[in-house]
Amino acid sequence: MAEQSVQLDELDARLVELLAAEPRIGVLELSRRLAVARGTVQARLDKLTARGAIKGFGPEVVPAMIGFGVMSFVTLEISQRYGHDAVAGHLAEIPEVLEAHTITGSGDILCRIVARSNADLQRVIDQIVGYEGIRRAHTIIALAELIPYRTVPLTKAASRI
Amino acid sequence: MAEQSVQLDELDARLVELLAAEPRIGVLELSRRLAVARGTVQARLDKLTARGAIKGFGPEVVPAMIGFGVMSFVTLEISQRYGHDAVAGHLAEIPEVLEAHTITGSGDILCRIVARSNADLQRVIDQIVGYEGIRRAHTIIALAELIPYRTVPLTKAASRI
DNA sequence: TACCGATTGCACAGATTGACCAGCACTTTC
DNA sequence: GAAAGTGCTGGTCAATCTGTGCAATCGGTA
Repeated sequence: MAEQSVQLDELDARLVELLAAEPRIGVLELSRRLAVARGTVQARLDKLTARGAIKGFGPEVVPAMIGFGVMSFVTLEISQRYGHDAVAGHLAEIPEVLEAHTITGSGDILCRIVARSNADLQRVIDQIVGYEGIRRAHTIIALAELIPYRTVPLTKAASRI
Repeated sequence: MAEQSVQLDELDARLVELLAAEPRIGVLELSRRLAVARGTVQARLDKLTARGAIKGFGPEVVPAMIGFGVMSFVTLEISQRYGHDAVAGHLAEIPEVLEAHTITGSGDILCRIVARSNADLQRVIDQIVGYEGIRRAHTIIALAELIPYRTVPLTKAASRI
């Protein structure tokens, strides 16, 4: 499924956990907290990023806090003769589309979109459906965030083999 | 909707974009690239994080690369007499549940879960459905990632007012 | 005109980084 | 059993960056 998946050990998991909790602490401080040599922390981080287990350390922008308070999941049904890629290209041009996946089941594509308001959501959906290759959209609005996106528990689970 | 949303300007957007592209470059280098004073970059970053527009700079772990190559979206239907919170508590204990939202429409909760394989996905779903408050689960498997999660385009859009 | 927030340019001490190196313990290979 | 390879440790070094404070400047506003 993945190109090459990495087997994490307990130190990797603690490293990621600590880094997730306090991202700006730096390699030296990490080595102190984990009670290992600085070189070890550097080596581990290099390994994790080189193998792709850690994609990056980008700033996590919260859409709700920059004016996009409405989040929704939209299932798209596409015309088969338009490829997924063409539709993906169309979706990629819309900034409110945060991610998109092809899926099993009754739809073809599931995407996450945000908007400034419910009225604004309509505008975005119109923009999405305006493309020929998309036959119809089915919209689900997210009301409350029960569990914010997280990967730390998963990391711990992965390190326990 | 949000507590207080921040109005970004063009400099904020460029800052976030640059930081997303090269997260490890540091404040000084940022100020050089953006052709502004270092203090300005620091002030902007402080403002963005203080107001909550930037949640953090945590390591972005890629589940697929640590052994969880299967991703899916699961819609849950819950028994009304069990509150959402109780169910959320149950879900929170399962590391494979990466996020969860209450939603409009035919389901009550939408969550994103990952697993090591399709067979493993069954195990996770069984674990989810094992809880009394959950009546049934409807699973959609994500096949391909057309657009990976992104916020930079949104940031740019937000800065153009 | 006077005020205010934002930005600039500058300086300082202290801390961190990247790059090394030798030593040690452990595992695999010959 | 010996040799080679790997990963971790603890240390050094110069170069760089950070956090902080300050005075001056700028643009918009009361």
